[in-house]
Amino acid sequence: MVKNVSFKEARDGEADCLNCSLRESVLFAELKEEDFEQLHDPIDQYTLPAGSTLYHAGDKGDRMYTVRSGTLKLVQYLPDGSQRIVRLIRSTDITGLECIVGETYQHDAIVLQETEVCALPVRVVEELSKENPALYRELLNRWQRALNEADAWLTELSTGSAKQRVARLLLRLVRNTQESQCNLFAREDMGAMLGITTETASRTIAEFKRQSLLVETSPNQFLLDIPNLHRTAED
Amino acid sequence: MVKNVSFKEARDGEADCLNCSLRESVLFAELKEEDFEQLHDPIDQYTLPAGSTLYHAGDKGDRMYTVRSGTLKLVQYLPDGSQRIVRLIRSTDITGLECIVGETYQHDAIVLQETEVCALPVRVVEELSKENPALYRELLNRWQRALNEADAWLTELSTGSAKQRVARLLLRLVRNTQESQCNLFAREDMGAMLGITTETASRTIAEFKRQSLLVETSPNQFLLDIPNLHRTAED
DNA sequence: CGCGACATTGAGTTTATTCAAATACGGTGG
DNA sequence: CCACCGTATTTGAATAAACTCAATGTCGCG
Repeated sequence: MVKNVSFKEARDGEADCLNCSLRESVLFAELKEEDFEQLHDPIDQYTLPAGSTLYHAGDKGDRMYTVRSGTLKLVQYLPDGSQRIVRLIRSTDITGLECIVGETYQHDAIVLQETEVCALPVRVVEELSKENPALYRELLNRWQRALNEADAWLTELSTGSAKQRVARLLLRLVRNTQESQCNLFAREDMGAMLGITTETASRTIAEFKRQSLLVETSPNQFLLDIPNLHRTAED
Repeated sequence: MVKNVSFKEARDGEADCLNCSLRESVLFAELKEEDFEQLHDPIDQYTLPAGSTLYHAGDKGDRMYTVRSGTLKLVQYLPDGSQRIVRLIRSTDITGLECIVGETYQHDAIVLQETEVCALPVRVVEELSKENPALYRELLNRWQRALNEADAWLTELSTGSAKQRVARLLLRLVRNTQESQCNLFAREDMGAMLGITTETASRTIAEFKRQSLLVETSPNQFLLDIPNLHRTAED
């Protein structure tokens, strides 16, 4: 377990949304220059180290977050203390949307790989979306995207044998990328994503390596044999 | 397998939204009388028999549905043809929200118990929500509710042993009700909800009956021993 | 009554889990 | 630079759980 770093201390500064390098893929994609002038409250930007927590389940937050780079896991806990990872949040994703409907955060959001986020105060998003049907629309889109993702995790990652689940997870990690390269998560996290034990995750990855479905090109960089992984994912 | 009934033929007539008996729990809860006057397109109402299909995954729909009574399952299929039920839709729930963001339906929506729905054309909802922040807000709420439900299915219903999952499903069926009575689904559907086989679902229910965690008071009416089911759900 | 659909049960097999041990890895301090 | 420590991963062996395939039982309906 890595120590928790308070991310308040990690504030990097104010974001320049108008000239944001991710502008076209971000919540504010459709805003015009004059809209940004309404942004009196500055958008803060943070860099969070692996192992730190962006927010906790149950917290009453007033900010949602756009991820500029890195990876977060959204975790829920069962009464017996076991954890389940319900989603991954990656570059250009938004997390913490729920606070716009007044709910507390529904998960622990924990950094897996060093992550840069922009914090968007609910108040700012609400004001802007009042005037901007496009932003409103984009909010709905984001919600639907999260829902599709949740359904896919259930259908693809929590159904079938351990081998199938691991294969599907790996394939999912390289979708929408040219590279068939990716780095893997700790086996414990894999287990928590797939609803299997750490040992089973480890055994499965080890077997994939032996079958060359997976080749470690450099430390924690894996090249995937996508066609054969597809085969493994289906039967 | 029950034959599919085209629900076009089942149209019961026009709904009277203003005087709807479910008014306070429904998407249109916050609308005022004058808003309803803008409703030039009538809201159609249908009754669907068990086994019929409300919509199919991939269809480009222009209507979402409020469920007045009954139960639907939302089903997704894996490439190998196996099915997974990702959510249940019950009284006062809305399904098919995704068509408001222009997506095709993401699931097959299949009736488990005779169901009454009102069909809300996207165009109507869009127009009303333009003028009504409350309706807009309610839409976001509904989306978030679906997302919470999806996460809960992953955390509660797809994690742990078969016994735990079945127990959690049963408990979920009587939440928000006074009665600790419920009727059960076909074992095959239970399996598809929990990510287990039909036989395992059957064996587990049979065992619960023997342990009196479950008593059949009348055909397919079961009385639950909630405290002991809670115990079973946790260890 | 008999058919068909569904539910239950059984036996054998496979798969995943548990618990324990051994190994690799990264980082720290001597 | 190396020894050492803690942590994560891998592997092993025994056990338990779930799956498969087949048979039997049950219920409702024509």
